[in-house]
Amino acid sequence: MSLSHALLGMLSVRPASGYDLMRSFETSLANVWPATQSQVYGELNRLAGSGLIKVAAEGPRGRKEYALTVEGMAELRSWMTDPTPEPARRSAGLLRVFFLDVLSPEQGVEYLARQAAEAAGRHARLQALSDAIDWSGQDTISTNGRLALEYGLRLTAMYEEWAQWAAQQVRDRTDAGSAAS
Amino acid sequence: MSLSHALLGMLSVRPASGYDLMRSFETSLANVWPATQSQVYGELNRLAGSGLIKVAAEGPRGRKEYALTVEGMAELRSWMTDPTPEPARRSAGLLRVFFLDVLSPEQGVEYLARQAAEAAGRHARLQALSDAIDWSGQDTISTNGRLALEYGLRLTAMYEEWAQWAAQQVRDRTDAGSAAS
DNA sequence: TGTTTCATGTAAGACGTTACATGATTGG
DNA sequence: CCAATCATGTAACGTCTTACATGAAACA
Repeated sequence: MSLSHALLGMLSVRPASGYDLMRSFETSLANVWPATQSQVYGELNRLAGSGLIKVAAEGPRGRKEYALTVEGMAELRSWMTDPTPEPARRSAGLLRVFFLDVLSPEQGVEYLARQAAEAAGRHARLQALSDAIDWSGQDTISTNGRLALEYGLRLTAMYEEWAQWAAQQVRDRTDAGSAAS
Repeated sequence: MSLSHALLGMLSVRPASGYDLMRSFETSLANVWPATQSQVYGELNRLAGSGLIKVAAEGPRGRKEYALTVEGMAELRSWMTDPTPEPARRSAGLLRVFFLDVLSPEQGVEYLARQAAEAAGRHARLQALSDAIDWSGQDTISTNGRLALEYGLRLTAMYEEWAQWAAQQVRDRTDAGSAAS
């Protein structure tokens, strides 16, 4: 259950309320571990119940500011140093590739070209994000966030290239087929 | 819900039983859409209930061979041509990068180096799979599977390179820090 | 005073995993 | 006859999404 570790990680930087944490999930963390408001509040209560975090301060409007406990920090460290194997990823985009033959070759090429275009869009969005962030500060989380962002940039660039290559493969296949007939 | 579409896609190639389909999910499809036995049988019953597939033949041991119906084929085509946006991906591996500073620089480098090694291992596994498969046949599903496999090869290669780069970033950062002090 | 933002929660349902459970058929 | 394989199913549990629900404080 990594949502809990995302919360522990965030709280290791500084104490925060559920509302504060939500904003992290909407912005920086959204790209590596999206979470909804329901989930965050529920998980915070569970973590507090198991003693990994505690309410360090209360504010207006029922605001509860949570902080890591010693046990929570230990749990976070152990998750960092003893990673469990990641579950296999699901990709509907790739799944469609398996069944590309239910479409005409033209539609298949169109599908792959669209995948390439969407990847390019995601790449541009990440590039814009990278440009918008002030990297001059020594904020530890943004320094590391930059490493993750670089991953995203490489992934989207790779995906675009692959989709273009795959589209070309389908075109070549079609040409060979029609030439042989 | 793409599990249903994975099943529809498989059945578009040829009729099959739940047991047959399971084997597909254990081998080729495992890399793009893992599914368990429970899920497959449950989903087949649901698809039959909604009329997208039907029992085309029965065999020994209660074997039920399913085939696509016209409605099922239509649903499959519509899923292929009108892709819905993919939900954002979760990555515990990347999430840890955000919190790398709870570890010592040495541990951080070690973590990233291990990520690189694991990616290299996955790459080798896929390469072995690629070598093992007989690509000479004109089987439509394996021809397309090759496109997906190429994606996996590129992804794992990219991930390894990125992790090595990130490890170097952490090293450089540490050096700069100690030089400045 | 009214709107926005801050702030927290509950409930229903979809999807996925793990474990449990059962039995027929084939092949040695 | 025994073991492996074929073949299907149920139940419990955890996670995630969507929608609903409530109210206090800040600000114009």
